[in-house]
Amino acid sequence: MNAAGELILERGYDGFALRPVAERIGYSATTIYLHFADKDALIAAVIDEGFGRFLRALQAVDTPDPLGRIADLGRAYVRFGLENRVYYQLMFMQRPDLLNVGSREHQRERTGTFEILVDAVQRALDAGALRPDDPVDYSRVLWAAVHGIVALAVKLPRFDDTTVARTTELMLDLLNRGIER
Amino acid sequence: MNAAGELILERGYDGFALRPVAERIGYSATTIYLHFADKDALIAAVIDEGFGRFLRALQAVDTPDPLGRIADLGRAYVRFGLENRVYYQLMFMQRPDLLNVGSREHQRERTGTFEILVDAVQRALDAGALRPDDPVDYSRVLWAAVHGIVALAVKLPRFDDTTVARTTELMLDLLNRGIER
DNA sequence: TTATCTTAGTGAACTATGTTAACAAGCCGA
DNA sequence: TCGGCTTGTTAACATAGTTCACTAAGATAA
Repeated sequence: MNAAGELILERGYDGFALRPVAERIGYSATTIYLHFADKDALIAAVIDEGFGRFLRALQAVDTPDPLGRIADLGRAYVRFGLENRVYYQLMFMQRPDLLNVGSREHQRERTGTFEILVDAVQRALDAGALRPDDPVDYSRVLWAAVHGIVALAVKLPRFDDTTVARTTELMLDLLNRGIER
Repeated sequence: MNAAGELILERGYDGFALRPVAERIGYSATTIYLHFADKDALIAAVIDEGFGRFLRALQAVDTPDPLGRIADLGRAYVRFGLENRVYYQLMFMQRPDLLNVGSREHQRERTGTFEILVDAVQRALDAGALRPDDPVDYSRVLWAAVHGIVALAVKLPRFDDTTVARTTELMLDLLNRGIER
């Protein structure tokens, strides 16, 4: 799985092949099939690892102020995407079709990340910081917003780090300003 | 190019191969290499066609009200992405690395789409509808916002049409409300 | 008219890929 | 000790992208 992640990073998802993985770990290509059903299963395992890290990255956000917490979750989301491009692309851009397989544990890890966001929005609602609205709707908007930034940054070189930072801050500022009561 | 677009739609980008393209148009596979340098060149040609359609879709927006025009551009963007999933994914998600090649004409078609958005924001600024800010920064935020929606909708089946519509409306409402002076 | 060049096309072949089949060696409980 | 499970292997197959050598038909120039 480590070698797979490395090789996807080095050669891109399209250029990723099993034989180089085997070569790097010093085994023959067919040995991979003793541990994973097929290429997709190996990628799915890498994705699961990514969701574990993603969940921990979001759980690390502990801003008390309700509105500030939403913004900090957005910042943590963008940071994770930029610092874990391989994981992020596999999880949300390249192979989200592999999201429906996996153990219950992994399923929960995945839904858990979105719930963190919805909870934060609900908390802000309860605190009277937001105009009343469906927290899930607003969470989807936030998700799409930060995903858009990461997705563009990961694919388009002209979205460099400072551009991403400026876009993120302006985006979160406008959204929070737009929903503030 | 038509057959290529069809086959990418039918079998997905990963399952897209040249021999079926040749078979569909009644030629041998090698004939494709008489007209395109390689597989990427064929895909690049499809992408150029997509940008032409994309530009025309945005040019068709003629809302006079400055703030309304920005929102309608966002709606047109999302609509184009959903109605042209193959083009959209190739252009912005799968192979944006093929964006730097092509004729001057095609280059201009691509930059032109973003300029339409920047112009609309500048117009709203001039009309005094926005808080003063860099129009390019705000345009990037808008772009990332609608791209995020389309990117999630195209990849995740749970983002159905009504969810997309609600998310789009809430997103545009919050962003415009956030920047309104 | 004839010789040559260009254009449009073909099938065979090479390499790389995902994947399966058949087989071998070591470990481990009965 | 023996049979089965685990962990490997090599050989092989089908499908990819791509290159090569070749053919046939027009266009063109002498």
